[in-house]
Amino acid sequence: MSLVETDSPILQVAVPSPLHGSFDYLPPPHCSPQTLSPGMRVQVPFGKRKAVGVLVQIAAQSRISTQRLRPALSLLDQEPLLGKDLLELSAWASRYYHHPLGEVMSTLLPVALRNGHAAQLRTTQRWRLTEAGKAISPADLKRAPRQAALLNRLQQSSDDGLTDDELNELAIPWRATMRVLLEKTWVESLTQAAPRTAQAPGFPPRDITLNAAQHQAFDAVCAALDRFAAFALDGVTGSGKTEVYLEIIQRVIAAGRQALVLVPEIGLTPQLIDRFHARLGQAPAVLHSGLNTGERLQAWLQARNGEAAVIIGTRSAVFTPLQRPGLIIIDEEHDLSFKQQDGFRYHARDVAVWRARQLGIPIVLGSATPSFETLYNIERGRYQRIALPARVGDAKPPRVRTIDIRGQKLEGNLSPGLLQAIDRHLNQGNQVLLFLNRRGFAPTMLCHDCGWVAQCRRCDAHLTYHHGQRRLRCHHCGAEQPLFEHCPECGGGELHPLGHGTERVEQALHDRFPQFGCARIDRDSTRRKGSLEQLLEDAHSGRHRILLGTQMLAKGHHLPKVTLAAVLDGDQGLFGVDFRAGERMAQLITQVAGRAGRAALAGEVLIQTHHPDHPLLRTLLSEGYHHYAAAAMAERREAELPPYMNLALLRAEATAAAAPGHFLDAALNLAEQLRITGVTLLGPIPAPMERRAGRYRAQLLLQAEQRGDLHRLLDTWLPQLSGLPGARKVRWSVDVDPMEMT
DNA sequence: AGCACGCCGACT
DNA sequence: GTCGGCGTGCTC
Repeated sequence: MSLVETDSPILQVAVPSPLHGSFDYLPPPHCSPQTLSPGMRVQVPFGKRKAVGVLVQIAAQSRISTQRLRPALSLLDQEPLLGKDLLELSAWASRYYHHPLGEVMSTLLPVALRNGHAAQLRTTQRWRLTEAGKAISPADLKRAPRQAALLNRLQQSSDDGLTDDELNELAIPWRATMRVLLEKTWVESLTQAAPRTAQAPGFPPRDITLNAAQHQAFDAVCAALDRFAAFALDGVTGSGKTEVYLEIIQRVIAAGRQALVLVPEIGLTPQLIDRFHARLGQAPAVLHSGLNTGERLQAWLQARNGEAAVIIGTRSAVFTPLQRPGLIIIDEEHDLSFKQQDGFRYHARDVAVWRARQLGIPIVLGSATPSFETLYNIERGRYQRIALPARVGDAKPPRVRTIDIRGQKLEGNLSPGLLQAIDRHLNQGNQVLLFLNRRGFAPTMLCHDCGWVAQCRRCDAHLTYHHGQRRLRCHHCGAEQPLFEHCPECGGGELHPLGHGTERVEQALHDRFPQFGCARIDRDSTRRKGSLEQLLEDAHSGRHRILLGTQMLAKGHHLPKVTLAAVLDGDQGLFGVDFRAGERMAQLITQVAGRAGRAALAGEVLIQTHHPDHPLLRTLLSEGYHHYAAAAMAERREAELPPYMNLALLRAEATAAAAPGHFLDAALNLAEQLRITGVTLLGPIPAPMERRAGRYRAQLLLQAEQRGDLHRLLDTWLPQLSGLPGARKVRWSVDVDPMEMT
């Protein structure tokens, strides 16, 4: 071991791997220690392979013996890619969610950077004539017709020269020729940063006037622009939340700062982006899963260097680097898509609140139907509630009623009362919106001769019949097969669809109201890119008068001609296995109600149910979401459930039926030996759907009144789990603050 | 996670 | 005799 090596600083590197903690390396060859700084990426040897890691710290010595240290392969950045704030945020998130630091950091980075791609903004190249080039006459180049043509084209262009794109329009192979001209120094090439999109047409917008409540909300947030403060902006649909956001953002931009806006997965529509663009006069940087790796990298870098004043994105955008952070907004804060459901199971809303506190900036959590967690934080004085009670303009709140469907004859899941209402609204020239949270034609196929039911071979679930493709599909594992001609059990010919999905209701609506177009909006009908936009466009134009869809229809789209909204399966939330089922149904119904009667037209909302007298449903309908929430939260407190309790879930799954239970039993025993007080362990129990995609699943629930107790247990317990007998026979994971018990 | 090593069953 | 099954161990 040479002196140089032992005197070297030690690089602590977070490497993407399921192992916790960081790994120590020697500096890469030919690297002066002064150039090293935390937040830079380094390529390192890791076992038998190479990995891209993030330098988290530079230490004087290692906890590992010097012989075992290996030098890093290379430094990938000249300056830190992750600033101090994001390094700190990763460290916190890794501890809080008990997820390996290397994997946390790797999720912070856009895929391109994760793979070692240079952190460089795309540039455009321009080709421009030099003075010498301008002096040449193309006519003198008879022996080189391609050079002549290209020179001619350049001489006709402006002094700025031409871009690659413009040259490509010539439809001739110009690159080789250009190289010759470059060598002759007749042309030069310039690179410059790709310009950001120009100012939107229609900017600046006409004067915006906020109503009194909006103004109050605006003032409240603006009074806190230079410090941390969390606001719950509680506004019913149509109360003008987005306008308040935009006003505040404009103020933030004017102060030279950036705003980060998070929206649910299906809320990030072109319309929303256009609205931001038109209103703020500049295109927001957009980050969502639909982008390719290059586009994502560009948006990320533009946020990082401050070029983008507004960043708008889905869940993972919460980790976007900000040069001059000024504000965070979470729209539809209650939405489930903010919680990552696999791998690094973070909740973007909670991460965002932590980040806002860290950065000393305000955060606005907007929702017409706040999550119980947010209501609890308001109750405890952690969040300041600002309410937007009224709908803007003349819009009136809709009438909400239940339709008792007990003993009723249903036509395609539609009761006579609902059919009458639909008929009435359509004949008044209006539109109707129908919700059914079940896609496909029928959730069950039954043999009328022998009672056989089509089941998924890999899940404890029925196959759903999809009439469009005449196939049976499993909604849990994705398996599919053609529809059987005959019952495979008895050979009979009588396979009957049982129950109703959106496809079947669509058919019933078509039969019943053939003169009115019906658009079905669910994951199946919107799979193709742009098809959702097309369907909504057709709804806007009035070509479709009936809109039928799953809950993806419930959000955000302005449809002023809708006067009737109906929930076809209002019972779903009343008896769900998940303790949050009721909260979610109340949110859905409230959102749906917000979809009816947005303009001057009076709205009507109908809920089909077998339990019109259910106390929670009655509270919701007669007194509104907040009274419902108060009652349901009292039940949560009684039952020792969130938000009054802190939960963590240890999940295990395996192809062998008994393995998950055995592992979780061992884990339970271990936890009991640790004798950490304040945490109750419940289980292990099989998951609600025990077998899924060929794997048996079980879970162990941890419940603690004090978050600290829960984390104290997890801190000592989790690192020991992989050594447990049976640990290698299962796939296991922890979920801190689980949102779904499945 | 990936990737190696190592020790027992059916095969060109 | 080998090819390859997955149990076990390790990654600075």
